[in-house]
Amino acid sequence: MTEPRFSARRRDDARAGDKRERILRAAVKVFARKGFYASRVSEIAKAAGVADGTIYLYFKSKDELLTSLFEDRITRLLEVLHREVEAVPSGPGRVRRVVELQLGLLEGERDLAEVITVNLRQSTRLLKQYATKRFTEYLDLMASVIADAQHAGELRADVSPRIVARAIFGALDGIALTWALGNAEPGGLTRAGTQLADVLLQGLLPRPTAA
Amino acid sequence: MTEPRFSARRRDDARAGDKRERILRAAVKVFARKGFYASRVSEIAKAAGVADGTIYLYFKSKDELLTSLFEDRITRLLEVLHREVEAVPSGPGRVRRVVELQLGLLEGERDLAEVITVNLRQSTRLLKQYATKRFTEYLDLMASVIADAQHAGELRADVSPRIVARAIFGALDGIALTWALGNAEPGGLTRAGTQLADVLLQGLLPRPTAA
DNA sequence: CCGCTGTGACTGAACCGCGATTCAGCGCGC
DNA sequence: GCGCGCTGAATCGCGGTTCAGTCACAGCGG
Repeated sequence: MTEPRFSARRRDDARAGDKRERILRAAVKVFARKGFYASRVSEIAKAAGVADGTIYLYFKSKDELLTSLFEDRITRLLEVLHREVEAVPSGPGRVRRVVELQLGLLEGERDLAEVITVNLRQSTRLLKQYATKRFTEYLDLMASVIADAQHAGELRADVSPRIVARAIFGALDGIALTWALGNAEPGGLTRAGTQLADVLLQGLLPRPTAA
Repeated sequence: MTEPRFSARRRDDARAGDKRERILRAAVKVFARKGFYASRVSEIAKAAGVADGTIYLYFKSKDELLTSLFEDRITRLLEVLHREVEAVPSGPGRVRRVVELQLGLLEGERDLAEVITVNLRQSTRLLKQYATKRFTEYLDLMASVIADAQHAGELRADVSPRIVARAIFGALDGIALTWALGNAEPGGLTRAGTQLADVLLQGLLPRPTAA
């Protein structure tokens, strides 16, 4: 951990946002390793290079630290997804794009992948109250991509977009989970994403005659 | 162990196995509602109709209670899956069977569905140490079903059985999760299972010419 | 220039509530 | 009367949270 502890400038460098971000980064790392409940605030503080008390200058509680973490990171993910989806013309290509993009992003941030796939479910409260909003937003995005393509006759229309969206979310989550918990071999996620997209797209093709 | 379930199981009649099972059932219910960490041992005791201390006569700790719960229930699930899979001739039908069976079983036990999908990830320790074994067993089953069918030329062979197995596990998990957290409409899981199987099987068909 | 002081970010050891676990009994069946 | 299964209030350690200080610096007056 780069610790610019030396000499002056310290005060200027360590802007509020900087320290907040440092705490968030440390939290991702620690939560990923031990899970939310098994993580001690003092460990996060140590990992961030701040005192225990400092965390409470930026977050109201340990709970709120986790909440903020999700808010921050998932919002970021959703922004990217929205933007990228719109850059691809409507159709099956969008499904592929979402699948590959999402796994590609997580591939670069193993810890985050683990926090999202594992810790998102740590607190039932979090999952039921907070996450629902973001989660729904995510499913809506996915479902509308599918519904659009169905409308255009590019994907089979005899399956519920919402069910497919859930399945895709789950499949991505499951793949990310096993990857993060396993040896996390480089390129593994990307490769898996391509294969998953292959299967899904073939599976979603319009059927010649839907008997 | 399966013991006399009927008869007037009053306090006097409460055999050891019975009480253990009662505690497990209560634990499923409470864990499902509040999550492992937010659940108090005293709540489980109350729900089971026993004293707090009694739980420690059957389980070494709260942790071990959760572990035993998984051991017990997932072993049961795996047994059913193994048996059922063998009852279906090798091929795509097996994949459908596993998918539909699994969701069908969870449909009847919403609480258990929630515990498995959510609480399985509560404790990173549990997930990393204990679950790995059962989880691998599960993935192996699924992967071998797929690999067999690929061998027989009944499913496309250009995708990794293991990746597909993970994706299927994830898809099932995601569907069960959203179902359990949502309104859990009756028949919803079964319907979702059928559709998922449809898409998967079409997606896994051998491709005319794997260019 | 230099020292003095006010300011506020940061520190970290102590506090305190909580809840898993324990264990000294209790009572029922034999 | 004895023992076994059970009870549930008391214990005790843990760890999130607090808050009395510390420290670096800026501004200011001399």
